[in-house]
Amino acid sequence: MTNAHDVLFRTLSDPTRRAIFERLCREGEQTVGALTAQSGVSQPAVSKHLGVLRQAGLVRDRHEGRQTHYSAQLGALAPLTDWTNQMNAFWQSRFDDLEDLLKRMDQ
Amino acid sequence: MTNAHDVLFRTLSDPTRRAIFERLCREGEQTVGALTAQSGVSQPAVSKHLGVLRQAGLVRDRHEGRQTHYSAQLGALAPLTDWTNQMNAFWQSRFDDLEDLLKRMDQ
DNA sequence: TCAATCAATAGCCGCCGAGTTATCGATCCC
DNA sequence: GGGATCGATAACTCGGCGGCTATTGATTGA
Repeated sequence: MTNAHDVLFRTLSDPTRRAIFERLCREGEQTVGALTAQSGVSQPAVSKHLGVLRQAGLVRDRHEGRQTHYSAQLGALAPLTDWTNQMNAFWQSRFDDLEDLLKRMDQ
Repeated sequence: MTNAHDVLFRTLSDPTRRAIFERLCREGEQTVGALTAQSGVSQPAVSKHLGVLRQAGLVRDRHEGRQTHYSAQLGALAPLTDWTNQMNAFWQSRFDDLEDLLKRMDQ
């Protein structure tokens, strides 16, 4: 049961790959060449990372002649925020419970 | 430059480990034995995962006789929400720029 | 037409991490 | 004290993943 959380966490866990995604968020659409120039790794490595990001739905590609432009798809982060909200909700629900409230007073 | 995001994403990227953390969020404090019973992996594997979670600040341990009780530390998730908020902020900021550009083109 | 550029793919390698079994230290109970 | 239980550690295996170079395919432009 490999859900959306698995894919997102797994995809974003690599620093190089996450840096690429962050850059696309900051600066908008970028070509593979531009991304490679600042990534510190080879062009094939960047292409692989972009493939993983694309399969996770975090980026989309647009072909224009020889170049491929990639851009961030921020909506794909929704499951991530949902997950953290859910964890907080669990926490909150237990916190409302008197027994758990007392149990947590020593923290 | 291994920041808090690296640690969090890396720690939560493993499904087994994330399941342990989720369970601690849902059900509160649990012993290693209880966590092992439902994890599907061996006790040493669970202990290792708990060690990783502890080093990431996501759980704390409390010793009581032979048993060790673990509980979730939800505050440690803050860098994660910060990160997603930041990504959204970048995207929003670029969207505002585009809006300004279009607004100026109208005039 | 042909050289040059861009990005993707193939193929390979090395390492890290998640899993295992075995064991140890500590604690509980009889 | 001695056996049993709990959890951490040791030592090892193995698969996957991130990196590389080399190559291919496609497109550009001289």
